[in-house]
Amino acid sequence: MFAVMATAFEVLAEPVRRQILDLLRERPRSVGELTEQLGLTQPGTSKHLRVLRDAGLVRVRPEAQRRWYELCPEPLAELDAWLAPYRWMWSGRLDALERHLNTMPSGSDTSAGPAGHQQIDPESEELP
Amino acid sequence: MFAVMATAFEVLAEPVRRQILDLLRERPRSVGELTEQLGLTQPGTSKHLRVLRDAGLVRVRPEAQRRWYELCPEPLAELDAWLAPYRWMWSGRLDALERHLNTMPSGSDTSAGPAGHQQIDPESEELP
DNA sequence: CGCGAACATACCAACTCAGTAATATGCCGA
DNA sequence: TCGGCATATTACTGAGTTGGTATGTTCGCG
Repeated sequence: MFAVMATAFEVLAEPVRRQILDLLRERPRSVGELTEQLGLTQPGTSKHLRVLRDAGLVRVRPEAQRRWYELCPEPLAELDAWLAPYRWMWSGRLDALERHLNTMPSGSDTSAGPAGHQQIDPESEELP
Repeated sequence: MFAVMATAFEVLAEPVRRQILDLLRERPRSVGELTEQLGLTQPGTSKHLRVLRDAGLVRVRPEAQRRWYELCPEPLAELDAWLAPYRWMWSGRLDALERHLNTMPSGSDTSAGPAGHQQIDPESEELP
């Protein structure tokens, strides 16, 4: 019947839902507003919002027929907590200040977007 | 033919894959070792490792018949970058907010960034 | 009171994905 | 050279998800 409450990881695997959170980070929005921004149908938007609501990532505030959805970022702490033990690994060589800058918008590595392709061994497989 | 490289979000939506990374965080492991730890079949483990490899999250080092998988945490920076603008919201500690404010008052790095401003449409206002 | 706006839900088709079994490949030792 | 070990790949199946259309439901307004 009702799906078990999904983790923030599963919920955020969907790009559209991340986009919704990004939009709500700016300010609360109505369903119609989000629908237009996302380029989906209204029911599609409602369904994504339903998932986000079930995961506790957004909260709804009704006002007449309009529903204002606002961000509820606490479950994101789950993401952050899982990520914490890894964070030193890719920023470990930097001192604290640079490490912090690394987590913020800074133009040092904007070339390929956020974490594109690293120095993965190009041919880690044996060739015939 | 080749699936488009999945984002770290999509790859980590699977609990088993997060577990694999957690195991590899300790030390590199062989497929058989991971299979035993995860309680999966060997092909199942190999398929998850394949996904992780395609996403650049693990690297493989062959040694005879054995393949040693090791962590490759750089793509996790994508997660961290997306998370960054949200982090101050849930951490009730003012510590995070304080550091956040302390690192960007000069506005030197407000121009752009990997995760600073996503595709939020700035002129999204159309409410009559 | 009835109509329309705003939103939710139900239902449906297409797709993706995890798991398993069967099979293929490469490497070592006897 | 042959057999066995470690791993990869493929084919298949069943379950879950996404996005769309159609259909309610609630509320404000003329």
